Amino acid sequence: MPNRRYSISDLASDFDITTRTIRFYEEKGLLNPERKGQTRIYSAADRIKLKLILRGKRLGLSLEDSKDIIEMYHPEHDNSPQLIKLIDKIRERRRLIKEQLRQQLQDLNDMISELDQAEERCVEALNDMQKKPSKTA
Amino acid sequence: MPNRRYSISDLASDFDITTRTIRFYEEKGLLNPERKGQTRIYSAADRIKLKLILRGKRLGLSLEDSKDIIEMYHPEHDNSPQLIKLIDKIRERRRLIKEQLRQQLQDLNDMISELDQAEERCVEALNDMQKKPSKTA
DNA sequence: CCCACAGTTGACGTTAACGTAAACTAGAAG
DNA sequence: CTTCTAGTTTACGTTAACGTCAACTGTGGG
Repeated sequence: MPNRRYSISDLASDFDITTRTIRFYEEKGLLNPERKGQTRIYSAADRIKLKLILRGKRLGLSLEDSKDIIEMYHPEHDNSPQLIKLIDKIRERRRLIKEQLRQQLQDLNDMISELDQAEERCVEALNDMQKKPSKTA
Repeated sequence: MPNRRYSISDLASDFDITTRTIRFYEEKGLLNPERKGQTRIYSAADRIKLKLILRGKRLGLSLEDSKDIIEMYHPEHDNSPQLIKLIDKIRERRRLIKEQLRQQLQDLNDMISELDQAEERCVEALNDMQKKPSKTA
């Protein structure tokens, strides 16, 4: 059932963040939960938005970026010029993400292979020390 | 020739950062260039360290993390307990990086496929509008 | 000598993304 | 009723990673 409701602390514990963080995202315009009185009530859609935000964070996106992306998922623009602009934004965003992916993949592989080499040097140094006893021996 | 020397502005322009940034890294203990008088002189090794720092940044590492990693590349520890600890640190770091790689790959692929879907929805909406003329027409 | 230019230190400013604390309210439990 | 538990708003604090600015030094050119 996709019409489930969540309290703020439900979401907080689900995603292992604090309620302060969730309110902060709202303050920045990334979330707009319903209110029952003054208490926030979150929908399944809100939950997904939060997921998008956190994923964006892992990828190094700013909250502004995530806000942009979230807005791409529910086009309230029912006229074609807006839609065309949105499509362009989506394509541009995808381009950025792909480029970032390429760069990060290379960086990560480089770093791993350099760590491999560093380890190897250490192991060799260790072997050398065991053959030739140290001067303190 | 690996014994080239660089001025601070050489490196700054090479890596497209400011001299302030380079001095800041030194302040944080990530770099220790020679001095001629009070002027900083950078070696090829310093250049590589800087490269490591900037790559770390792209991967979302903190300067502290990068400092750690840099220290893995020149073990001044010539006794085996230190070396063994260092090897452990290297392996742990590699584990972290690999996990990060896995997560980022998944995040990026998810995000790209969702952007694809969002684009598709937009295009469909656009087509619908062209078939049925809008109410303002 | 004067100037421009590259370099230096030191101090304060800035931004993002929250943390922390205070002071309050509303509802359930004993 | 009191107490506890979530929730709320408002406001100030914090950290990382630099930016900006001021005041100074050293060096080569004309």
